[in-house]
Amino acid sequence: MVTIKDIAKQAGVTPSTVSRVLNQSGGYSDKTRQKVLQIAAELHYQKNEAASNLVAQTSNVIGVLITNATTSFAAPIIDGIEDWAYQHGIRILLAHCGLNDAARLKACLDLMAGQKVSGILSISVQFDATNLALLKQLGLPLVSLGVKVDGYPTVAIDDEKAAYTGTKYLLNRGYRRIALAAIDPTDPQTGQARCHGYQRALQKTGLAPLIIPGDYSFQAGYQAAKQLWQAALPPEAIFAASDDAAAGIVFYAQSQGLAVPEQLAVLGFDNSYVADLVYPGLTTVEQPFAQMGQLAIEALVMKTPLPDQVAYQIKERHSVGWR
Amino acid sequence: MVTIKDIAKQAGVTPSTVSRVLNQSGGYSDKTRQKVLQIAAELHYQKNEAASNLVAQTSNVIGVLITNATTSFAAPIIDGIEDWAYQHGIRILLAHCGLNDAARLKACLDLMAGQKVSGILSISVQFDATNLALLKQLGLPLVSLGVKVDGYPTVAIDDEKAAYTGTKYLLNRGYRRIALAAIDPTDPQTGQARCHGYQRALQKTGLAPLIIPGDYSFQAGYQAAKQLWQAALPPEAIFAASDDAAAGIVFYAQSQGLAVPEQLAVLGFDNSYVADLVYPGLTTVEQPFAQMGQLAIEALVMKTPLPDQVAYQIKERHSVGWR
DNA sequence: GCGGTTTCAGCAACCGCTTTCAAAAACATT
DNA sequence: AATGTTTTTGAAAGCGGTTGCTGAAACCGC
Repeated sequence: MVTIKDIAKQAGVTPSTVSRVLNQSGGYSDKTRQKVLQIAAELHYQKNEAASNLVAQTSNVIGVLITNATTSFAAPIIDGIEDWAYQHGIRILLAHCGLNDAARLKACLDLMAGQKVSGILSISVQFDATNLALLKQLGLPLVSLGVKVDGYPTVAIDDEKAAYTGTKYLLNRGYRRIALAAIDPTDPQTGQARCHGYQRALQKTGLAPLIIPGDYSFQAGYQAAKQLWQAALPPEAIFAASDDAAAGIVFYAQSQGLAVPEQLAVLGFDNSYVADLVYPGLTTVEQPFAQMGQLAIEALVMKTPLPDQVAYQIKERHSVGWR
Repeated sequence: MVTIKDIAKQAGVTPSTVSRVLNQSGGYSDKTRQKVLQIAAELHYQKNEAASNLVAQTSNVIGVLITNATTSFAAPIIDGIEDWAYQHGIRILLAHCGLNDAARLKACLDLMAGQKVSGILSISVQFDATNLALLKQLGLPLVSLGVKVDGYPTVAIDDEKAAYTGTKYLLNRGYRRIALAAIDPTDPQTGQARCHGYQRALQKTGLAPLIIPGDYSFQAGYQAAKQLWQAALPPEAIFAASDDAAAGIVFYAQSQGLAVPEQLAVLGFDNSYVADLVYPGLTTVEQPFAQMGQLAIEALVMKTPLPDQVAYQIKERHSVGWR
């Protein structure tokens, strides 16, 4: 284990000087700088972050909190975060806090505190009151992605408006009986906002809203489609709460020999990975996940202000046609 | 910031004692233990891992090296790792090293060394000679997932055998003209092994192998299908190198109005997330990713021996029929 | 109640790096 | 050449735990 002492000895200076050179904190001559740097390189010096963090009382590590990785949108966000972090010498401590698992979330928070992370990025994590209080007490900066966390900045699209736009898009294309599927209307954030946007778009037309609740999953989409299709008057288009759900709907359609979009149009949400995978490719409301991740980490680390809302747009593929 | 000193003062003992109690390293009475623990809880004591790691010269953090998260199989592996880690008080430092990006891999290794991680888990990361040497020099234990890293334990399925089994499965079902698609035969590990397995299975039958190279991606699958279908004698079945590629093949089939599996059978590889998403559901050679992740981290942390090979199996859905 | 053993707790050094303060060296000014 | 100013370097304390060593206290059998 080579330490700054070793370098100091070889260079004929004191550890203080080595430290100053290595941190570029000024107060050394060009000559010593060169010598120190050279010897450090020769010796393959590797700074002990623990020691450094100890005196700094912080670290260049940020904690990333996710519910779990196997959600279609987590991966691109993580990629976005990671790339930015790499370019800025920031490290990422990953922790899964599960879905609404207060105990595990607390454990994660403790972990972050113990590791003296310099900030936390939470991806779609809902904070209960206790953990929110704990978080406040820790005094760590946090940026939340996708979900509003009281008292902390959030990066998210405007779900209400996005749902409105999506619904409007279907209307403009001539669809009339439009269902909203696989959404959780009890979810105070995303779910409700999207329901509202959907209803607002329909209101003007006098059409009746039709919401099939669900948990955004493939299964939820599949079940919703099944249920809708067995009704007396099936919808012409289904606005899915996620691309996964949209895939479920398409799957159902395929299994019934229904042509998409001719007999049933499907509009997805997310523009995730799966949108390209299913046939036909999903027309979907895009959330720029990677970019959101970058934005979030940048705001967290640089303390730059966050845009109020992230731009979304409709990514057109082939699951919606004209009617 | 509450430290063991604060606890010590309140409890009327010295920091040493507090430390011993907190670490359960023995040498204290039941009375002091209770008092210390109680006060620690009252004060919301949070151990400073940096300080602890400094003296221990190690940490309960393990580094997880991935190329990037947006690969269909990375997520379940990470989930598997994370769950195990959580249960064992291990933390995860995540780093992306890109695909064959030696500079970035080196940066990751440096990072791991600096953070004094207790071990490294690399997921499908190929080590070049220089970085391999660096790794050896660091002296850190490593377990590799999916790819063989010279001198370190690996958890992976037997690709040769798996490909053999998959091909055999198709043969048994009556398919004769079987192509292997979207595979990289120059990849010394996985790719080659699978090609061999495929060829070995065909050899006995006297059938001619037909390999369409590719990079395991959806696009590669799509292109391969296209190419194969435009040939004079299209195959009856395609064995895809990944589920992503299989999805691409199915996508192509759908776009051409080819029924799967009636007109074209598709066998996937991985049993990833997407196998359930496309229609028809993919029959595929399953790799138990989450389990592999757990196995790997367990081997890394507990230094338990690794099974030579992980069990794979064919997960039947509906993209392969009978002929 | 006494020597001997075991248990419990304190002292102090240390992990590797950073940073303040003071001293020394280099340089500039008259 | 003497003084003042700035730059460069060193000494030392400390970040918050951990741990070997030592002494004190508690417990043991006789």
